[in-house]
Amino acid sequence: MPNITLKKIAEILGISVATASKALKDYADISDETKQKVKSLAEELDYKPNSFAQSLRNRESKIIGLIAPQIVHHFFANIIKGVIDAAEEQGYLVITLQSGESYETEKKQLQLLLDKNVDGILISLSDKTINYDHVADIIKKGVPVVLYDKISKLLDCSKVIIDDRKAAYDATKFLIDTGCKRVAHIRGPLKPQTTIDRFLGYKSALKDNNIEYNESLVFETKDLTYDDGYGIAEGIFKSDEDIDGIFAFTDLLATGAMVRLTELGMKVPDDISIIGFSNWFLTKITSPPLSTVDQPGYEMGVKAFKLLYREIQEKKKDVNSPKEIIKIPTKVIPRNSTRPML
Amino acid sequence: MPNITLKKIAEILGISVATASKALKDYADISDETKQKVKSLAEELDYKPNSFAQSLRNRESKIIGLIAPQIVHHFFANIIKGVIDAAEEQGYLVITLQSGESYETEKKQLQLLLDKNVDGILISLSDKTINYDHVADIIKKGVPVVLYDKISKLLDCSKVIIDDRKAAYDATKFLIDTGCKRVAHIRGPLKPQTTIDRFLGYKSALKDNNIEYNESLVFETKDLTYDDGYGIAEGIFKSDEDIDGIFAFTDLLATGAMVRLTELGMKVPDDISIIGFSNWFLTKITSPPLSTVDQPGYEMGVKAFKLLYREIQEKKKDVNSPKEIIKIPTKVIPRNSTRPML
DNA sequence: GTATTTACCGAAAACGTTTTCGGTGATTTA
DNA sequence: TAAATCACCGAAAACGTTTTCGGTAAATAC
Repeated sequence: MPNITLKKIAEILGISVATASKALKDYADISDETKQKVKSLAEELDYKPNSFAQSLRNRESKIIGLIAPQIVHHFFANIIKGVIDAAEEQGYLVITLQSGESYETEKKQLQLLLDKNVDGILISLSDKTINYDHVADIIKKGVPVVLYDKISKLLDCSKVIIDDRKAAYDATKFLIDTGCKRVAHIRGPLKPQTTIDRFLGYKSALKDNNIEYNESLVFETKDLTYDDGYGIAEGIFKSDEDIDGIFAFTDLLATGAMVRLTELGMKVPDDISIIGFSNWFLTKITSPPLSTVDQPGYEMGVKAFKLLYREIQEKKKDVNSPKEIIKIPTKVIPRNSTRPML
Repeated sequence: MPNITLKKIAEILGISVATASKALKDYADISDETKQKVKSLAEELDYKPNSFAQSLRNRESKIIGLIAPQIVHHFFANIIKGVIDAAEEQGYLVITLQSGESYETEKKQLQLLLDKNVDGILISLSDKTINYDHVADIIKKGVPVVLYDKISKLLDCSKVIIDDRKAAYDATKFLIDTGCKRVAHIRGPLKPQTTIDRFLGYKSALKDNNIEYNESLVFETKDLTYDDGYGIAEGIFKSDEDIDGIFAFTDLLATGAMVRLTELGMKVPDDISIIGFSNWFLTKITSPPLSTVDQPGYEMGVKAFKLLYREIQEKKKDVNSPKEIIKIPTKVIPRNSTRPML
C-alpha cells in the first residue's frame, strides 16, 4: 500500500503540492476554502507527513539521545522515565543507550547518536571515563549536550546533579543527631565526583559537630555491590574503633553491611545505626527498613530534559545563554535502621 | 559549520556525487583509484552520511520502537536492556516509551512511533488494554510488530513470552516437594493472560500431586504492590485452612506477605513456605531470602528483537514466513523462604 | 580495420517536504 | 482610466542520498 503524500492530496484536489503544504500549516496566503478542502481530505485519507522528509528539510529530528551507565538500576530507570515523559510533552522522542560503565562504548554510542542526527544528547558519564574529549568535541560542534548525575567539572555545558555534598552532610548529621559518636563511611570508588562529594559532605558534617575525622573509619569499595557491603561489614565489625554509625555510599552497600552485621550479632540500630543513599525500593523491605537519602531520579530526568530543550530552542534562534547547573535537593528518609530523633 | 556532504567531497575531487556515493559503497564500476581517493578524503573530513536523506531514500530508519507498561521495574528494565543490546548489534537504535498501564497512552504512543517511521515495534500490552484494534491495524498495514510478555492471543503476530503455566507449575510443585500440604496462591488481577496461566499452572500442579483444588486458598490482588501482599497476609493468617505454603504471583507480593506473616509470629519457612515469581533483585536481600522463579528478562528482550529483526528483513525481501511464538524457559531458584528439598 | 566488449564515470530522477519568489487576476485608489 | 493594492496560488529549488541508465574511451576480438 503506497503511502499517502502531499503530492497525492494535491493531485486529487487539483492544486499544487506547495499549496497543500501551506494549507495544512495555515499560511495566510491560502484561502479558507482551500484550507478546508485540504485539511478534510488529509483527515479522511489519514495523511501523515513523512518524518524523514521533514527532518531532511527542517534539519531537526525531534529525537534526543540519552546515555546512561546502566538501565537496570532504580535510580537511572527513574531518570529515564522522567526524561521520556518530559520529552514526550514537547513532542520529542528518546533513543536510550547504555554505556555499561565502559568508556569505549560510551564513546561509540555518542557517535551512534550523532550519526542519527539527534537534536541533543543527555549523558551521564561512565565511572571509567577519565578523558572527556569525546564529549567536549561534540559540544564544540554545537550539539546541545546536558550532563546529568555523573558529570565532569571539566566539561562546559549545562548539568543536573544531586547536591551530593549537602546530601551526605545531612545524612551524617542525622546519624550524629540521633546519638552516634563514631560514624564510619563506606565510600565509593575513587574516581567519580559523587564519591568525592559525598565523602566531603561526611567530613564536614563531622567537623561541624566537633568530631575529629579519622581515616580508619573510611572504608573503600570498588564494585558498589551488595556483596561488597557484606564483605566490608567484616572489617567494621572487627575494627577497634567502636563504630556506632555507618553512612554508606549506596543503599545496596548499606544493605549488604546491615545483613552481615546482623548475622554477626549486632543489633541495628541500637548497636550500630546505618543510613544508605538513594532511597531505592529495596530500602522499604529490608529488616529493619533502611534509613536513607532520597535521590529524586524522576525529577532529575525532567529537569535534564528541560535544560536540553531550552538549548535546542536557543540553538535554532542562534542565541546563546549561559550554561546552567541545577542541583536537585535531597531529603533524609528516616526509617528503622537508625535511632529515632530525640 | 556547514556539514560535509557527498557533494562537497565530489567537488573537491572533481567527480560527480554519484561516483562519490558509489565509491564509498564499493560499487564494481568504480576504479580502485577513485575509490581510494574518495574513501581517504571522506575519512579525512570525517564525512558522515546524513541519516535523514538515507532514510528518505531507502525508506528505512534503522530505528525500532519499544513500548513497555513500565520502565522502573526490574523485569522490564532487563527486557529493555536486552532489546537495546541486541538492536545495537544489528545497527538499530531503540526509541523507548512507556504506557504506564494506560490504554489511551499506549494507543497514542503507537502512533507516535509510526509517525517517526520506525522500522518495527516491540510492544507489551498494558493491563488495561482490552481492545486490540490499535495493534491489529498496524499489523495489517504491514508494520513489523512483535509482542512480548503481556500479549494477546487475538493478535496475529510473533510473540515472546514466559512459559507462565509451566513456571507456575514448577513453583507449586516445588512447594509440594518440599513438604507443603496446603498451598495457597496469591494471584494477580483477572485480566492479563499471565495471571490466568500462572493460576492454571498452580492448579494442575495440585492435581498432578493429588491435592484437591480449593477455591478459598486463592487470594486475589489488584495492585501487585508490596502493600497488597502485606494486606493479603492477614487473610492467610486468619484462614482456617492450615495453609503451609504460598505461591505468589510476584516477588513483591510474596515479600509483603512474608513480612506481615513474620510480624504475626509465623516462622518462614517452617510454619509457612513462600515462593515468589520473577527473581527480582530484592529477593536476595529479604529475610529470609525469597525462593522464586527466575524470569529471564534480558534474554526475552534479545529474543524479541531478533524476531522483529527477522520480520523487518523479510519485509524488505517481500517474503512472509509464519508467525512464531517463543516461550522462554524459567527456573525455580530455591532460597530460604522454602524448606530444603528432602 | 571494423566490431564488440570492457572499464569507468555522470546526468538525472527519485524519496517528500518546506519556503521563497514571483505571478496571476481581481479589487481599490487616485 | 491608469495605477496601486490585494488575495490567492504555483514553479522551482533545496535538503542529501541512492540507483538506474546511458555514454565515452580504451581494450579486445574477429
